Amino acid sequence: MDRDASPRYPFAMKKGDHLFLVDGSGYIFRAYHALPPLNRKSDGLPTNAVLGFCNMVWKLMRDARDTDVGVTPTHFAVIFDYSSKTFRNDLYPEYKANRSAPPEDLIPQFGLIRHATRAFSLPCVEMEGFEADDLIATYCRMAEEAGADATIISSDKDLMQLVSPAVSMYDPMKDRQIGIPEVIEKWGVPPEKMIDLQALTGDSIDNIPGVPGIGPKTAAQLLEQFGDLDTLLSRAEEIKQQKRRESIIENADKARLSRELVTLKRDVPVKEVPDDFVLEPSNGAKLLAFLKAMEFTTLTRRVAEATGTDAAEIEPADIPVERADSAHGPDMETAPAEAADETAGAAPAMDEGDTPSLLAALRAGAATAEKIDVDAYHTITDLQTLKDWIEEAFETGVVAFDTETTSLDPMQAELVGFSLATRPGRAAYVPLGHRQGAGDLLGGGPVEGQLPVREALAELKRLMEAPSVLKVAQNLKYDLVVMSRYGLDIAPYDDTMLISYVLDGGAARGHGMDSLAEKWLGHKTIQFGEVAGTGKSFIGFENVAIDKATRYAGEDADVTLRLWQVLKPRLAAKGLASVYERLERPLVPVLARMEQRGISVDRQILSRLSGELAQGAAAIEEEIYGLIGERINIGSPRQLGEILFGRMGLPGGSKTKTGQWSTSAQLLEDLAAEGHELPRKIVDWRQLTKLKSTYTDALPGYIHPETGRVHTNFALAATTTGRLSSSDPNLQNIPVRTAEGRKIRTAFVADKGFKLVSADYSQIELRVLAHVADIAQLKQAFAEGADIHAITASEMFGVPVEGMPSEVRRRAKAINFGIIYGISAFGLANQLSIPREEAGAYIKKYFERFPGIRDYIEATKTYAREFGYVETVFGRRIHYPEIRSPNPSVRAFNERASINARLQGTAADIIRRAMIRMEPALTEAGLSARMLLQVHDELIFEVADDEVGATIPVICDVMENAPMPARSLSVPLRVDARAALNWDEAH
DNA sequence: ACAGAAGCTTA
DNA sequence: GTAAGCTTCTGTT
Repeated sequence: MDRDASPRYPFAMKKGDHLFLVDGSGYIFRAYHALPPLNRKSDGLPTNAVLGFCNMVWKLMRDARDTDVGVTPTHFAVIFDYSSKTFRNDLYPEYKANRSAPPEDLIPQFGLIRHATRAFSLPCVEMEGFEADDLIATYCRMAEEAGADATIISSDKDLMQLVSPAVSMYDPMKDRQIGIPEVIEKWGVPPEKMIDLQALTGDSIDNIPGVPGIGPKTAAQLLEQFGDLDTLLSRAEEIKQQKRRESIIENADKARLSRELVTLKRDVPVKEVPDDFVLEPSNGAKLLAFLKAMEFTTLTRRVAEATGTDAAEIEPADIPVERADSAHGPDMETAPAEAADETAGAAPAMDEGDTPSLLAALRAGAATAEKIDVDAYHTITDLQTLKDWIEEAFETGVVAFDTETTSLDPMQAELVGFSLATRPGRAAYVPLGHRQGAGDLLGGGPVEGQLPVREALAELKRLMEAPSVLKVAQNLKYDLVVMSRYGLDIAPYDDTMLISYVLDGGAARGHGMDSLAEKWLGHKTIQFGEVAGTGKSFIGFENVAIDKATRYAGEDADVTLRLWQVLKPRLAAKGLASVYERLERPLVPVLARMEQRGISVDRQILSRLSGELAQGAAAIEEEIYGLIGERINIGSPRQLGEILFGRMGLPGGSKTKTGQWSTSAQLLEDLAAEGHELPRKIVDWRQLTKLKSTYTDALPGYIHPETGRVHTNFALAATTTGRLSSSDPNLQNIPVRTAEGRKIRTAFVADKGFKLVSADYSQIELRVLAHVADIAQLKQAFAEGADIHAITASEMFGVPVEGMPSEVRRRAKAINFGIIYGISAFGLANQLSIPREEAGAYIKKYFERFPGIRDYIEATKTYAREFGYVETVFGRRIHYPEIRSPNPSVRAFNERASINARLQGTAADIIRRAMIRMEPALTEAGLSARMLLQVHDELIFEVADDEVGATIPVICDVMENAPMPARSLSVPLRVDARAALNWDEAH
């Protein structure tokens, strides 16, 4: 960087200038430990280090204007560590290796302090691969070369080597200046010999070896005698004391390595130069907005007084503690307060965003401070050791755990072992059901030396149910179902998968442990397949060797605990704690119970249906073969397309994106409408074979051998919008639209003496739309219980609701649904089979009648573009990292999705709230109804015959009032509920 | 044995 | 036009 060639800056640093360099990272730790714990009142966000930092900077800046102090900064910067990995780790892998993770309540403060720095209009400087100390050393050199002075705001002895006539240090906590005399007084050597002194003494905190037996006093004395380290090492034989002499000769290499480690790098290729640090006039409003957001009342008042600002008039800043992880596309999560920063010109260096620095700060602490070593985990095979570990968990108050089983299906899984982690790197596996000799016919016997399951579980139960110990798991619902079958409950708990889901819904591809470990810890986990095999080579976890299982299971617990340390504080920091605590965490046991209960499915009905479908399909098949003259595979779209559009030459053929003939139902329907016989038969055949293969044939295979019921799996963190999903089997897509399909629902039955009750929200997403977009006509229509589609049609086409043609209403209905899906002329045209121009005209007309909806759509798009996410009424965030894509179709897709997400997501939040409230409400009412299924806007219960009458009003009441008391919708919610012997009739 | 495409089911 | 999961076919490993 040749800034000497021609001065690019009007404020080039010159003689008489004074550069202040704050050791930000050092200060964070000192302030944290020096100050009592402090939490933001509104949400418990820990802020003690932030307050200490703000007080310190404020004092420095105020003193800067106070000429009495004599030292007036003209340039000012705050320097941070970028990550724990630096060039020193290449030199010496153990460097700082024994640093433990920062305390949990310090972690969110790393990011906040960077925000604080910017609120003070000060530059934040950091650089990958270098410590803050190296940057400080480099800037001190630059200042000295420019003839300026520098003051380092720190008391770290590692920085004392920089002290010179032009450079001094200042300890803000003790209000003490450190110059050359102070260094000599404290260490007995002048600053330039500090490097040699540290090389001899080492540093246990940073894991710098030094020479054993040499402390600061001895080192100073030796340096006094020999002058410098090299001379000392070359003439070590002259040392009189035998032990000292031997130690120095023996450890000369260690001393030289230590010297390399402690020598600060004064030529870091920095991006910013001191000229960039010219002290700007402070921006009182921006600073106050930050202080108010932190709820620092005293400091806010002081700053307001000093700057002559009325604090009451300033809105607290929206502090995103960090930005979205934006590997793809531009950085999004930039709140207004931050965006203003850019124009304030506070930190020219920060235009690359603070994401990496923040992630790094987090990783630096909790995650990579102690490396993940899968060989370090313990295997517990005796009761006393297990008791010791459990005791340890009681002491720490937090334990991560994971179960290892024989199956992915928690209702079938048998426990094989479990693992615990009490702190990062400290994990143990307790094998219980490992077997050996799987190859022989008997399936092998148990491995010797494992704890008896009963004894181990009795101990574990004590821990799992202890109110004083927080249990942390990844996808806790699985473990909850398994453990429940062994008689264990788990509470209280946290779930790292759900925390990630709340933090990064839409931004991350998945919330599985493997991807979370990679993302947050930079660690590649052992794959399950590597341990237990895949496909044909799958052996089941019970047949995995115990040492291998220990590495795998121990890692699971260790990683889970570390993830929790990294992720949990971020919830409060981003204002998402209540989403997690109210919409996610409490739903886990509710869903676990629903899954465990399962639903009765009548085998006979399915079997009979299957036969009927087979007959029907076979008959159609013959007709098809007759029409085309050969026996092709009708299930092959490729062969079908070849026949239809190739050989038979039917019109209207279109190609899919892979260049194949499209044989979609829509297209075949159109052909059938033109009078072609074959397409109709293909559509009919497909319907029958679909029903048979997906439902009547597959469902009986899911009937549990012991319970005789079907237990679906509800996924809490699978969708972007907050909806649940159901799988194995999916009970959220059981047919309902056709009469044939509905027969399958008759196989879902209540037990003898019970009824199935289905309760579903009427038009919930349209009601949410009416509320959030605040549309008077729609709100009124819902308040009056009117037909919403008819009202829409009436408004649009000027047709009275009375005697309205069904086609008119149908079109209005399609438009209403279109709005929810983020309408496009293309989509509406497809849905209604009308030209795109006509669809466009409808949409135009609709927006003329409901301008509020157009405004709502535009506002949502603008918001999503600005922040990269949208929020539901209950505060759930759904990220759209690609919404600013330069590709118009990608962008349009993200816009539609974000419009839909607010509505679908809010509806999902509402039914989640209802589900969480439901069981206590039923219990309070003395009712025994059991919730079995959720299908997005519908809940299905099994209710004793004699309780049906009393239960339905309770269910409806809970569902209709689910938004309360958190939110009150300006539109009433309506629920329809019915009881019957099977799902078809109840629906 | 696995992955992607096509197609179909639901809200 | 939104959000999911499952089955079959097809081609690749």
